[in-house]
Amino acid sequence: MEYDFKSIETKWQAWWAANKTFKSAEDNSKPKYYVLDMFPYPSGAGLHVGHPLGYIASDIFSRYKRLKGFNVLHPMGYDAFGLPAEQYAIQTGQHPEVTTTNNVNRYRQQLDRIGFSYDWDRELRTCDPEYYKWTQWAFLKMFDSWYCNDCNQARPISELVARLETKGTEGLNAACTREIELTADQWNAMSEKEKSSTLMNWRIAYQGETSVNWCEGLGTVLANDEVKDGLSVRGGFPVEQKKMTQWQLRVSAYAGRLLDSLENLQWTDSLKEMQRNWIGKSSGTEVVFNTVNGDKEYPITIFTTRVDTIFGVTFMVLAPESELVDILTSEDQKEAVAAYVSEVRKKTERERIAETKSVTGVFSGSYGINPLTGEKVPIWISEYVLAGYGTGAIMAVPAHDSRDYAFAKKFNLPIVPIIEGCDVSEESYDAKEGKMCNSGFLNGMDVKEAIEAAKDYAEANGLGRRKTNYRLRDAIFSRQRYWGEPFPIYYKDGIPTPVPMEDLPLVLPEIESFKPSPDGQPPLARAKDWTYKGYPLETSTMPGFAGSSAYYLRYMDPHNNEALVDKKVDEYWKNVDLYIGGTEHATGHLIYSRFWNKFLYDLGYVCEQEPFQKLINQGMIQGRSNFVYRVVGTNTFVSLGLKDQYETTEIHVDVNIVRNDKLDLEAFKAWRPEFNDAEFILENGEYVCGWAIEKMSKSMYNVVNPDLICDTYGADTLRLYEMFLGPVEQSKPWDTKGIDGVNRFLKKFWRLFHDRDNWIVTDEKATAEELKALHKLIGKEESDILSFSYNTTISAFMIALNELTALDCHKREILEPLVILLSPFAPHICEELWEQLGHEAGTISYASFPEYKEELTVENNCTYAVSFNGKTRFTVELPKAMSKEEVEAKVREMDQTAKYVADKTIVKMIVVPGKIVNIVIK
RNA sequence: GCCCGAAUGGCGGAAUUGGUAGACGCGUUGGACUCAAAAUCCAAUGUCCUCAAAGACGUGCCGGUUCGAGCCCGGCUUUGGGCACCA
Repeated sequence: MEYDFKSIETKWQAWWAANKTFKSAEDNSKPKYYVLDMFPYPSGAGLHVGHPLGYIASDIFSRYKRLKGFNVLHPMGYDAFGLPAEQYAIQTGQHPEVTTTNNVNRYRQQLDRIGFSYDWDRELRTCDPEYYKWTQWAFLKMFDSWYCNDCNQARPISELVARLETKGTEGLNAACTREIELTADQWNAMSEKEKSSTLMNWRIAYQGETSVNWCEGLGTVLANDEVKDGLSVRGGFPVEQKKMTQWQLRVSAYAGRLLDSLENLQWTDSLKEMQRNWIGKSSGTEVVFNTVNGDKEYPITIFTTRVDTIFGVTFMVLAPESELVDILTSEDQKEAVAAYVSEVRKKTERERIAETKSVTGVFSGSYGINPLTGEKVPIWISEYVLAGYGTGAIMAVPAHDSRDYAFAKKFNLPIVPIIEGCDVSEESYDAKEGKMCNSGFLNGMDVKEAIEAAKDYAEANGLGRRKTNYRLRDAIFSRQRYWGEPFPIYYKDGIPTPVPMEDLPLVLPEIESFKPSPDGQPPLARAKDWTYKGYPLETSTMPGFAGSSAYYLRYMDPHNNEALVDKKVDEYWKNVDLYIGGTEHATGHLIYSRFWNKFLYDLGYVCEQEPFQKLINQGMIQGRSNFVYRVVGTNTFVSLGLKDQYETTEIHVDVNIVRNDKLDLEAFKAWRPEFNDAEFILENGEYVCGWAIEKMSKSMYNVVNPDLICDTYGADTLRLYEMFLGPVEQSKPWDTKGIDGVNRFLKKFWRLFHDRDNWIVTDEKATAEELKALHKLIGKEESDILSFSYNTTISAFMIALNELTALDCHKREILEPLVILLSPFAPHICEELWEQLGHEAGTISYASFPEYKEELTVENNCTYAVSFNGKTRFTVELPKAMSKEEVEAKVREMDQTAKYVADKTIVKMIVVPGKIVNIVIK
């Protein structure tokens, strides 16, 4: 009987679905394990062979954990809100929901063919009102919370209000947009509207004016992680800075905790490092400089990490967007400053980046007073200082900061070195090394010492205070788009008011066109009757990351109508044990999710501080493109080896009509009409194509569809091959030609059980040799599975198979364990063989393997094997039978003569004292 | 510019973490079976020199530590990724 993967795979996929084999429920008798894939955005192009890489790895792990007796939660769903469906809707008028449903169905079909062990009863889509009800719920919770820096957690806004009513802001230590001082009387005297807008200063989900990334091409604002190099990540449209009032999430309140708790996560160091950089903690000092504009004085605060260089300050700089600009611009500089500020404002983000090297700025006309020296220094305005970081104002020390240096050179400002012996004639000396000079009481100190001393001095003398700043900004949460979650907010007399929880979900309304309205309002402004109780509803929608921030919680309890997740259920599943997905979410989803989870934790809705314990980043599968070479001006194509003899143009050719780099000539002619009459110059009767590793994409004609692989080789082969390509975490090119190897492996595996026509498994007792082959494999799988070295595990299977084939072993005692071991990797064939072995379907488990211990026969024949680190390295003939101690002594003794022994005897006798780990007597 | 990571045959990749480099697979070559092909099986396959045996050289480059380095240290080169005026 031949290995008929088609009928086997169809049979078992149907069986799993019918029997709900992978349905999971809370079960206190078993340990839980939660394996999660980053859910996909269902794009119109469908899956290519690169997408399932991570899914296969996580599926293997899930199935392995099940074998080991864990209660595994392994769900899948779709991140279904998003731009492409909306863009498509704008072009074609087709409702994004229709597009999305079609794409989801296509994805599901493709996924089902690969034999994943998902619990599909838990499937969710972020665009489903039953799902986004809980996204809206979480938003309202954030709206209804503030962040207390003293207790380091989110608290109900009602507490803050009560406090303001009695004490005002006295003693309040809260995360805020700007420091405000209010007495209780002032607060109580405010109108409802004033109170509402004042509270925005503290709410975790708040509305506020801020400089945003505005993308004209998409007609919406974007978060920082959605912009790269001044262009939108989706679509690649230019992005500019614009001041707008937007909903925001006070992620920055959590910066410290997000940074600190990275420590305990089992994530790769590089990913943690990326998050650390994105959070960007820096400890410095805020120093107050008094300023003089004509005869007016105004104290301003600057932030610096190098107070020690304060004696080297020769000027100060304000960000053009800073509020201080208006205050500090002198009469005679007004015009110049206004011109500069408006010029800066006109630039797009991309232009600003492109012009990083050019230095611009304008003098404000006022001066600052150095609080330590009393010296008067000019205050400039320049775009190299950012309004959004620190206080938007800096003290400039050109001698020891390269940016200040460039500025000083350009505008001819003085440069005063304050570290002994440094040369600042060509560039600044930024290193924190050397001895201080020209610096009053700091003179003679080492720089590192001086930093601390200067901080202490500033604090002791009331000139400033220590301050930790983070680069992490609040997340802009509004999008001027249709296909997203509506905000459950209406405007009652202009006051943003939450739609009550019991009226959630607030369902996205139907509209006729998905474009922004003619007056520039978001598409929702077109909706008829987009009101709540007669009041207008918010017209922007939530961003992509809203729906993906807590989906892992919803999977635990996807049909619960009363809560995002039931408390008991949450306590059972806790958090995700293993999360697999791409590294591209490092500074987006993976930050937002951690923030979201911590917020819910603060409010007591979830029991774990962190959402994802262990994280694996699967590498990208690159495409392997093929080329043909057309002789210029003809329709003749020349084979790779001969192309240098002609002038040719390189043309991408569909990899699906190329096998082993040999072109299928007939298929090529049929591929496109213009090649119908193509002629070929062959080498050795074949047309050899060129190749290159490129991104897998339609335009390169190098996309390989997993469906095709499933048709030709089967899902088990696809699964094995994807894993065999290399380590899961590494990027590697897809080349279909290697797939025959693993396909052959499965065929051979089948042949251990089946002859041409017969079932050939016997009940004979296994030999020691056979047991050894099996146990090598068991050991390998055990040690590899946690490190995701599935490629080497599969190699071990191939080795075991070769050994067993050579031994002509068809014994149940060996083969049954083999089926169990292989089942996570190639589940279909294993289920089939398991049933043929006489077991009930769906009962594969890691129960019992025949025992095997390598027997050591201690012989008195004086041959010893010396091993390092547990492995036998060589054998050595010694004069007589010895005790272990005597052998050790002898080996040590030989060590001293090792160099001479090496060449003469049968051993490479190189042993270092202390390096002998153990000696095995054979 | 700054911060991570990588570099091993014709190709994808192994190497017990300092101990026989190139496992396993692909490809290639030769052979068996076949009228033939496919499939399958067997053998060879890092490079050089050789009829062969033997030998020499080999983990991006230069140097170092060590009895011993793909692995550790110093200095480069190339390449992938992240950040980019964050004071």
